Amino acid sequence: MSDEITAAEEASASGNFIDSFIEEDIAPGGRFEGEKVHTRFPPEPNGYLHIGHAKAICIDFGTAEKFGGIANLRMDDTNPTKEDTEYVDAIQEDIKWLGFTWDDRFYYASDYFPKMYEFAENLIQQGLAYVCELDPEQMKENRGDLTRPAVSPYRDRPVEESLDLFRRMKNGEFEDGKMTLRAKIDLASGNFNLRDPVIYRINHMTHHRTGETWCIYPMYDYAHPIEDALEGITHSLCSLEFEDHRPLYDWVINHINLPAKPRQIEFARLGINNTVMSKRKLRTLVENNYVSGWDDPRMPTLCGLRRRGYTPASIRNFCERIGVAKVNSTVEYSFLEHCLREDLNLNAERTMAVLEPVKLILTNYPENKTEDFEVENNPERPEQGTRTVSFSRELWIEKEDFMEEPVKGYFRLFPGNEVRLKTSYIIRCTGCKKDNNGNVTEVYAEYDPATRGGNTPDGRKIKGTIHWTDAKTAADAEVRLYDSLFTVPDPEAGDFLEELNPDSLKVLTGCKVEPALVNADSSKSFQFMRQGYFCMDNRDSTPEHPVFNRSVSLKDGFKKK
RNA sequence: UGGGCUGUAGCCAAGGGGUAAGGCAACGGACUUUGACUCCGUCAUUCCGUAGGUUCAAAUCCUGCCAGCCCAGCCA
Repeated sequence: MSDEITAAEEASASGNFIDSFIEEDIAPGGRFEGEKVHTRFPPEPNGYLHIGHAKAICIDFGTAEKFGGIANLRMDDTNPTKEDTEYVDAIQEDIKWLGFTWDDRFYYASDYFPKMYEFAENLIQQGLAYVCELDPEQMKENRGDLTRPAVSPYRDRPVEESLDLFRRMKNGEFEDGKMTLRAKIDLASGNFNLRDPVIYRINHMTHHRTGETWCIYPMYDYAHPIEDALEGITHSLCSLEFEDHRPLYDWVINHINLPAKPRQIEFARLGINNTVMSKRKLRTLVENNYVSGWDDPRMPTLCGLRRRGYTPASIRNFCERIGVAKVNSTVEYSFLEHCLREDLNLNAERTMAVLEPVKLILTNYPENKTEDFEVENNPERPEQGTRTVSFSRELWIEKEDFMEEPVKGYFRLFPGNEVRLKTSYIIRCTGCKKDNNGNVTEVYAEYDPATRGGNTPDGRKIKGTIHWTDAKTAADAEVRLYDSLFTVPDPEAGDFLEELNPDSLKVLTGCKVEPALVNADSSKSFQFMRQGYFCMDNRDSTPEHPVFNRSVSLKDGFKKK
């Protein structure tokens, strides 16, 4: 009892409108007084889940959790023309990855086909549905318009005739498109969804689960409320474009004898700037090989983000913090990145790494000497332990950590300047060597033996600390870099297909991917972080062939004063 | 032109009659063995889409207007 009060209080504290509705519903005198909150996430298995779905998942599962209720996972597979088991598996994997569980409450809309059929016959018998013989073109012509009502010459067909026709539809006596079952509601409604909507269509096709058993399939508007009700859903949360469908949802609930009367509540779907979120467009990218697959790191799919280095926690936190409302909103991509950084900063193991190497030679360090240093894996979390890195006369450092002629405000390596090699020594730059083209090939410096461990016993201040790897022991690894590009035009603008070319791909997905070579101080860790870079775990990684991603979301370089 | 929904800062977003939370971004500064992180400060001097009205008092209530989004699939 006290738990329920706490749940309600928490909900009200977090304060989104869905929570408020549910609170009213479960409160004394409410529509679902005393009932356990029960939600569902009902994807159609026709594509991979993307960050937009993550919002819905967090709302569906999160809301149930908040109220001490439960959530189902249901494949909304009522249209065999687009669906495939590949997606069924991927969807489950991605939701699990996000950290949500549905226990044994995993369902398919197709499991309810027999019941839906019975209910449909019942509707016909009640005089609430009829078989219509308008073909798609005629149906369109007879749809009416904003001010004119729709018409159907078959509307007043006798019940027995509709029943007979409907049964023959089911038995496969008619071709696709020949006839439909329509709900008899209101041909003059200002809401087109109520103009005698089609609730069953003929489709001679192999369904990924029911095979050839059916050749008629229920439409979403008819099927969804039934699915929800049969599962005992209390709150059917969906996106804003279904607001117009709610009257139909309620119509179905009210005219069929169902075990529950779920309430549909709509919320705004997620938009992120410079990010393609349309399933259709993402599919186009995949099918035409513009990307390597649904899990290409440039894709905003959950599996793509996973390869880009996003953590489940960061995505869940993002969804939590963007809030839930009914305004169409476009969240800035930088906010997603912020949520990632926050998580990574706290939890990621660091590894020093050099992406674009230049050799550093410590001219006063013995030729054959090698020292070991213990480095913390995560300064924020000492309990994550340390690793050993070797150090010797020749090291790799980042090209951009040296400037022969420093610009104003630069405080890393330049002739005469002191810099700390993280955890090892303070060094002073003495010069460099260049090739015929003027490119720096070697940087020279002298180390200060008194500063072992990077300490400054004399208390002198060292402004710059740079990463390095031992040239003798550093492990090479292939890296994929991705850069977020925000100076690009709106990817949604213009003709999508026309704009599609390899060069514009970065525009479409907000980032580009480039291969690069990295040498890191540790081959066991696939996560490292340094100034300006986030390099993270990647599914493609193997100990022999690690792959990192770099995010440029941190402030790169330095600020000029 | 019919129906549905929405307008609070550059971007999200609380607040539902009593004098505009928070986060992101941005900009200052401190600190720092990652130019990161962290910390401090500045960011709607009652233009909360707009015009009126009610009220001692309105972002909150009322009316009109304006703007944006969704709907005429046998998609979901």
